[in-house]
Amino acid sequence: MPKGEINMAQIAVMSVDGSVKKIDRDSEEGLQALRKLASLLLKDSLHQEFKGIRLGESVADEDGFHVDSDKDDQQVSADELSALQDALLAKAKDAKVEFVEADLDDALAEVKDDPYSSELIKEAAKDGKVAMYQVGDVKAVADGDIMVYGDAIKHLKLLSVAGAYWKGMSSNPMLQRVYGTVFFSKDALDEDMKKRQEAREHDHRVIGNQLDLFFVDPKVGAGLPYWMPKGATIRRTIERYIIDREVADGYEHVYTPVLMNLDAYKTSGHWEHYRDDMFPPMDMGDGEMLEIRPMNCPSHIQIYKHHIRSYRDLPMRIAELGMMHRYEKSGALSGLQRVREMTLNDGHTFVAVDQIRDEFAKILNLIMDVYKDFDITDYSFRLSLRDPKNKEKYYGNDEMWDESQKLLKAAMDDLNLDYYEAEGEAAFYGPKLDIQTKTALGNDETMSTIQLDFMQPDRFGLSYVGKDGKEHMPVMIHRGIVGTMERFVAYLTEIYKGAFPTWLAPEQVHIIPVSDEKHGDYAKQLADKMKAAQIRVVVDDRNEKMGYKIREAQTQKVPYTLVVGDDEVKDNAVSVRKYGEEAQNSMSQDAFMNEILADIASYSRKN
RNA sequence: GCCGACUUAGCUUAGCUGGUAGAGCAUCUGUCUUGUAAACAGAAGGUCGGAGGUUCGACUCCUCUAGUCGGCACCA
Repeated sequence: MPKGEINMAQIAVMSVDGSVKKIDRDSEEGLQALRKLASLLLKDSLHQEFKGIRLGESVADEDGFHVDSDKDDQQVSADELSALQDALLAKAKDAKVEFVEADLDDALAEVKDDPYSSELIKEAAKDGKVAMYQVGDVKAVADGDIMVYGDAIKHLKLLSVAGAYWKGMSSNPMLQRVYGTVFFSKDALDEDMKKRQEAREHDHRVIGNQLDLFFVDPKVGAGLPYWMPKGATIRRTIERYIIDREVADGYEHVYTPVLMNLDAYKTSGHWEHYRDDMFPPMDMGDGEMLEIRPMNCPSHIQIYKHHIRSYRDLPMRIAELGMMHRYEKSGALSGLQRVREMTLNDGHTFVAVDQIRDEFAKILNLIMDVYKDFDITDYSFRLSLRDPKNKEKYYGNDEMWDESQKLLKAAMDDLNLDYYEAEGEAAFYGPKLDIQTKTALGNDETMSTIQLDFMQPDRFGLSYVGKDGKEHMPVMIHRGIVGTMERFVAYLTEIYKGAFPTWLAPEQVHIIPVSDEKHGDYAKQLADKMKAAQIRVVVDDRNEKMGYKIREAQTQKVPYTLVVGDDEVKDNAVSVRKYGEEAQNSMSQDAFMNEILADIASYSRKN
């Protein structure tokens, strides 16, 4: 039995005060302590393999662990990972963590050529002392529990190197980050590797290519996606759905120009606070400056302002599938997830202050209903607040922010929903509730959002006539339900792994005549009947073997494949094969029509 | 934007230390006329991301540039 394990089920773990306790190996804490030790062993290995290397943070998190480092001559390269991994595993066998309570001056003297370690030590020091874990030749600030013995580290893999800013600030130098993962058992490691592989198979960029949904061609512009017919069909289906939903919910859908006089964006505050993300204005040569819009709010404000509004008009809900352009940094672009041209399922509700809570709840209800229709279940609520240390990034005064943030929290508490707060994530004009989802590769992204805005109504001088006959200022609630069409389709592609539910599938039915000559007419008549019922159907009458066509229907993830031959023609029937199933089911045409129409009508719901 | 890796036919890709490119799928043309995951044969398709440079000679080495990917930063 390895000495690191008290018994098979427990490990010794040291805490930041140097005390040692036994905890369950198969607990979250156990895994965390394992990763923490792995990160320090990696530090020690880097220190050994690369003379004069400076060491940044070593972090254990839910994905594994990573260590930042910096070296003058050459960077740690991906080719060196396996050597580094061997060194680490060799060290692990006899590794034992020692607790050191060092004098600050002594600790600093030891790392005098390493500004990163020095800074970490200084930050952690208390009363001239600093608590550290020593692993091999490396001492690191004690932060979090750590497994004491290294002999349990056998199933470890260094995964990749990447750049990362020191302290996460882009104004700081960039260090090299080595990522790794480690588990107590080979099975767990294998499973983790499989999960990472599986995640890549869900990637919308891979599937988008396989299913011919969209493309981005650098020759015609990075971040400017082209929607192929199949992708366009998915998008159009969602657009029709969401417009109908919103109209039913009291929204008035509009169309507004993608170009607008730059002055409007000066008034809105975008020019001041959002310019870096905007395309440069077009100088028309006669004094007019046009801007391609990065957001739709100023456009909808024009709709509001076009008439005198009364309290009777409120809440006034303006919505649009608004195309916008943002100059995203080249390194941020990614398939349909981050693009430079996007169409937002945008909406702006103009309300009186006392209507905020009800409207907020109404919007959130709409979002939750829509999520059910799309079977979106994995999300979290993020209350995005102003960064109190960085107020110049935002428009407005403390009072407005305090009030709107308080209102938003109260609205969330009313609804009794779990949420977490994130400072610095607010829009420049106000706080927001973001609904966060994860991409296939595990990156966090905002899907839906509800934002409070006291600023733009003020800056644009919006008003309505109250019961008292006097002018009042409305509040704007910005909201996106399915977010941008680009990101939403990317997300759905990933969660469905390209196997779109029937209502969204670009091709819902493939009809395969056994012999085109003998059964082609029957197939085409059947297809016409389905088309008349708005079903998206393709008769595969190419000169190919049946098996070939079946295979293609499966690889293209078509929900229903119908084979029609002598038997079917005789009985006015179809042989039905569903995507992902091998079983075939023979039924009458009418029975099939009923089945597929019911399927389509149920959206993606799993009832 | 930053760090690193990568970029060969529509797609997926082979091409060791320099001697001007091969394959599978898709496409087209024939033959075959098909009962639940790939019929057979032939043809066509590449200025090896772009621009410079080194060299007798560059897909291969160097520089610059664009894009993609993994991260970071930023964000719907």
